[in-house]
Amino acid sequence: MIASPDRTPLPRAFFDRPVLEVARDLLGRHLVRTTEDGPIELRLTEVEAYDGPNDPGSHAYRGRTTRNGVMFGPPGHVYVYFTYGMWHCMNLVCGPEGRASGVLLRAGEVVEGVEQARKRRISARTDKELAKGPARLATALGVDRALDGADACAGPDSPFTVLHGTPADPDQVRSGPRTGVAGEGGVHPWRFWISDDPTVSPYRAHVPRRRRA
DNA sequence: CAGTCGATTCACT
DNA sequence: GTGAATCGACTGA
Repeated sequence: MIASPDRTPLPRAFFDRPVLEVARDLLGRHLVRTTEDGPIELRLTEVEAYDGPNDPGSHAYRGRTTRNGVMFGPPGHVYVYFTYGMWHCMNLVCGPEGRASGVLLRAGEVVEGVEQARKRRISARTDKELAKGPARLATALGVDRALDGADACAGPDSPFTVLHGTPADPDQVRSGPRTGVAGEGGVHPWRFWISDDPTVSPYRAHVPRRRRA
């Protein structure tokens, strides 16, 4: 018998811990995206940790910029970036404040609001693909730069809330190199996922792009 | 101020 | 498996 997920919101203290600890702990939690058309809820199945200025793979590696400013702020807020000219991805900022660490949300299972997610993810063949990959996840949730800095620990008025959910069994948590991260930053096994979960995205090594004519 | 490239996805072969 | 799409941020001059 499977216990139903705990719908208690996670407090800011949850995020005010070292990023590797938070990343593992986020697996199996539920992210709720509240919109005017109703909520979309995701069970998180895959994440990656980025450890601020000490981490060559992190956007914060070279210090604070206009894009990554939110990462340097308090934990529990959402950092959204735009990439490849067409996609958005989202992170949850971790502690301690000022360290600029964060967890990239890479994949999840849509457990509520499938209809709404489908409208934004036309190309998804199955429901498992709705949030299978970081840009797909953000698209399914209707996330863009307008939501950069949103507080995920601000109560029901916030566009985001993270619920206690059903934390993944530690024996089922796997780790490996981060997807698509170039150079030295790629070596850390800071990608975490739930073993055998069908919503986890495939691993791809970083591929430098060839020059255009 | 021009050049380079990305924490990716999709269509096609 | 390969290549195109597409643009803002960052880099270095």
